[in-house]
Amino acid sequence: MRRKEPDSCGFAAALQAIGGKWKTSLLWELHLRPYRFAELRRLLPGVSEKVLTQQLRQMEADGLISRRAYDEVPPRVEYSITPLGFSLNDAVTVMSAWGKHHETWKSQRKAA
Amino acid sequence: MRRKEPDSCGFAAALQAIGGKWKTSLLWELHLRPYRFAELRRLLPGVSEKVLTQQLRQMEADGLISRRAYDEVPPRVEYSITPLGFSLNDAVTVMSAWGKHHETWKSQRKAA
DNA sequence: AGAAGTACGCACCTTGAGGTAAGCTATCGC
DNA sequence: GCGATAGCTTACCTCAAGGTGCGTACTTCT
Repeated sequence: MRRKEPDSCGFAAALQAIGGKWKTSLLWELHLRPYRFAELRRLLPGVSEKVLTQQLRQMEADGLISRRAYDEVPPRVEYSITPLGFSLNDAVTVMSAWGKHHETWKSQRKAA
Repeated sequence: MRRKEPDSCGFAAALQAIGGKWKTSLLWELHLRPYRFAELRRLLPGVSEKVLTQQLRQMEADGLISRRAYDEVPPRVEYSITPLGFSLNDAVTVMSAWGKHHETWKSQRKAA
């Protein structure tokens, strides 16, 4: 989606934070427990390393998740959810419920 | 956003329905009262006629709004919200509230 | 006669998110 | 020495959403 103008409405801001292709999945996984970079990569089959880094960085900038790098060799990085991320997850859940509702509605219409 | 895979989660389905650039605004306006095509065009400065038609059609196909064409000259078409569209508007409002919350959070962080 | 309004359809172009492939630093196993 | 692993970065390419502009059938206003 392409939203630059603040759009008066806060929905645009929310989409800005969650609008990436993998962000909802990341939020969901991290809401269960912290994960390392390579673990997340394995959890989301099909994501490229570039985009994964990108979206994790954006979510960190938005305060949804936090990143801890351990100065070791080989490198180790852990991502975990923040309280703000947790609250977004709740909002997403509401939308998700509507999505399910909508899907059943669609299949019912199809049957008719 | 580009989501083709159903993604197991219903959030993708919801985004599919509301993901267009103008759909949230359309939903909001139509939740107040029905409008004609040209009225909507005036309400959303910057939207092109092509895209407006496109998004209205998609929302109609998703059952969010209904279209009534009067066989008059000059042509007259009225768009109004459906109960399903109304329920989506509620879900959007939740996300929107989070968006506002997030914006205040961001400005607070900036101040620090 | 000419302009403007109504509700579109069609052809073309731009733009940015996401995908692909390679490289990089350093260590461990064979 | 060769490859694998970890967590990235960089350069390039693709593709669909959205924007631009024109055409249309008919009428009413000036």
